[in-house]
Amino acid sequence: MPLTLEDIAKMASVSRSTVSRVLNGDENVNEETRKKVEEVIRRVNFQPNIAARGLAAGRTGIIGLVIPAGVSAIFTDPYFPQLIQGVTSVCNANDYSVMLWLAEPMQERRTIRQILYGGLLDGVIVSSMLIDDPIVLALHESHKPFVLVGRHPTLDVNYVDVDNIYGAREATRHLLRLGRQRVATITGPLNMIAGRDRYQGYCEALESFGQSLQQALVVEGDFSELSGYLGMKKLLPHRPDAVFVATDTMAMGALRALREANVRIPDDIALVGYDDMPMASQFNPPLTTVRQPIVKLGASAMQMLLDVMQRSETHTRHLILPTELVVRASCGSIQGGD
Amino acid sequence: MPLTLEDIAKMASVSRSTVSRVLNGDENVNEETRKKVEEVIRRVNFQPNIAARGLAAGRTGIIGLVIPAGVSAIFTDPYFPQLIQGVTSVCNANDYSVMLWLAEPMQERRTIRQILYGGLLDGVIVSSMLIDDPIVLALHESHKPFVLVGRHPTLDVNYVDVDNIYGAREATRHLLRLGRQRVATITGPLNMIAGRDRYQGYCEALESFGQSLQQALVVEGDFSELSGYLGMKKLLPHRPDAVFVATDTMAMGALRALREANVRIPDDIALVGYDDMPMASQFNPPLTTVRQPIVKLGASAMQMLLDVMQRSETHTRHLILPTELVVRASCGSIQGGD
DNA sequence: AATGGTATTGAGAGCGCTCCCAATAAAGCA
DNA sequence: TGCTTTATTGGGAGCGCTCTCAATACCATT
Repeated sequence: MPLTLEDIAKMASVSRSTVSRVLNGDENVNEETRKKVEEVIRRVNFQPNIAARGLAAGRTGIIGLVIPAGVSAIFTDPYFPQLIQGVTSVCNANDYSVMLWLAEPMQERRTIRQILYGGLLDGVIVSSMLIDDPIVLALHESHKPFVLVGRHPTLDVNYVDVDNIYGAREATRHLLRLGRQRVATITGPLNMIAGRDRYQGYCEALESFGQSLQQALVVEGDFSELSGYLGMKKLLPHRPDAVFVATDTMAMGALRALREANVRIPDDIALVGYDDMPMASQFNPPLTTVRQPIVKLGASAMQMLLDVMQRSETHTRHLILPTELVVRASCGSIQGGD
Repeated sequence: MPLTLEDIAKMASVSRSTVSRVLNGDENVNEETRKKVEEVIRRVNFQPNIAARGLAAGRTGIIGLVIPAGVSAIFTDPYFPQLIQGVTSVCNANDYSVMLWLAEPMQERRTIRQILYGGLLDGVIVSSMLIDDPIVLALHESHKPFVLVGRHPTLDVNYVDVDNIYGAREATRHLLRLGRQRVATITGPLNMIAGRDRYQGYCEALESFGQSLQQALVVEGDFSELSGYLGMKKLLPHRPDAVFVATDTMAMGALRALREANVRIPDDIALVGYDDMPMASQFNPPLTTVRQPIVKLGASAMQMLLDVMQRSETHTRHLILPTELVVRASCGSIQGGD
């Protein structure tokens, strides 16, 4: 049977209230008393009951991390693991715990209800990719503190994101700078904000070089290796001399298609990916790609959430983290190395 | 302000107790009353406070899923995402929620305390790879219901696992059956049970063919691509004609090393991996590998935990799921396909 | 009509904690 | 010395729920 505050109080010969104060870092405790109580707590390895605290105080020290489960391709690359890691690290440092919610679309209504009204979560981080995600809408209408991972184009919500537009633009501009004339792209799903943003970056790059957008050189993928493979097959007849692929995973598929077609990389077609997943440096040839600070993204989201939960200001917070072009051999650049 | 039981009771003109009964599926409620209450609950979208329930009933409907964060290489392959998915699906179907704990070794003591005494978790699933994991030991000594993912060689605990020994043995035997004479292996870390088991399977296969174990043909890896690459480089001078690699990710690295050395696969060296990760079928050549039912493993773990939490029997439960050899081109077998 | 049983409901206590307020002790001031 | 102020502590109420037990109503039985 776990110990209670009352037990600790008895052991330390003080009152329940005093123990509670020590536990919560209240200033109004005599230094000597505090020492005594802390000693007991440590000795018996006491852990206050979270449910009771939640009931009494209205806060639990738990935040929810909502991840859309539907997109199973999502698990091919290490995006979510890294995100989780980032969130968790900040949580640990601040005595918060993470509760992971894989939001099955089917049970979404129940999920939303539990998150909002279950009284268990002090705040929520949602990694939503869809533009009209009902969870995001519900949270936005509620008073629950929350932060979105991935910016939202229309809703006025707190968010953190990586600079997808910039990253994609610079990646594409790099290809153009190297003299490529027919730069194609395999995009992500265009109903996802990240997919759109990267596509927009691609368009902006073309525009900045005075080139016009050619629909034949644009293929929509779904982030999966297979869609990269198929996308490249579709592109080949249109003779691109470079391709900006919106995901390393898709770039992997594209590489496979190129290998099958005996196309030389980067001589015939230059390739740039996106994500800098660990394996990208070991592709053949090593993949030029855009590095995103995903762990930091998660950490920033949690940091922002802490801030939102602490203060009661109502202004929304936005944070865009920079991305970085990692030049390797696949783009045909002179500069190489990792 | 969220509604409470009392509010619902008032709206439905019944008592708090009756609402509670309806909420918990108690039989002793008049059908008409139940309908009336359920109607109100649905209408106002009521969600009982989990913390309060936890306090009053001693159960929260939340289970913990503990994953060692230390091993970051872990996130290279989709093992954990799949495991999480399996656990989550069964949870959802049974009105349980998953709380994910990435156990940072540094804060392990705090983690353990919270898990055991926080009063928040009805049960715990631990995916531990290490043999002397302190979390496992602590849980084993506690009374908290828990299930281990990955068998434990010495402790008498509930566990589910895949049949690593069998899988590795059959994979190796397949190579031997094809006439390979010098079958090497790149093992996983030998302080992990899965690593050991697969190595043991390899040994058993050799023995069953009357071949003796040659230390020169055994290299220990750490599950990472790089260690596969390096491992294969180390093996090459000893002229193996086949290699059983304990992980697809490592097999990927091994392939890279073989490609660099201009070794033909499977002609010169046959290769078998382990895991059947999604990309394995798209390696060049497609990788023969061992398929593990990871999603099912997670689901089984949760199912077992439900069982443990429900009944109070004290006998430990064990479940070993079968693995399956997926023959593709890399092992040089005649039969191919997927 | 009186009794017992059964189905259904309501009231009260209490889970372990936080927070408010009152009580006490110690100290400062006129 | 008496009184106010300040630091520290203890006690009580109550968070929203579950669970036990008693109360009620209704029926069948003798």
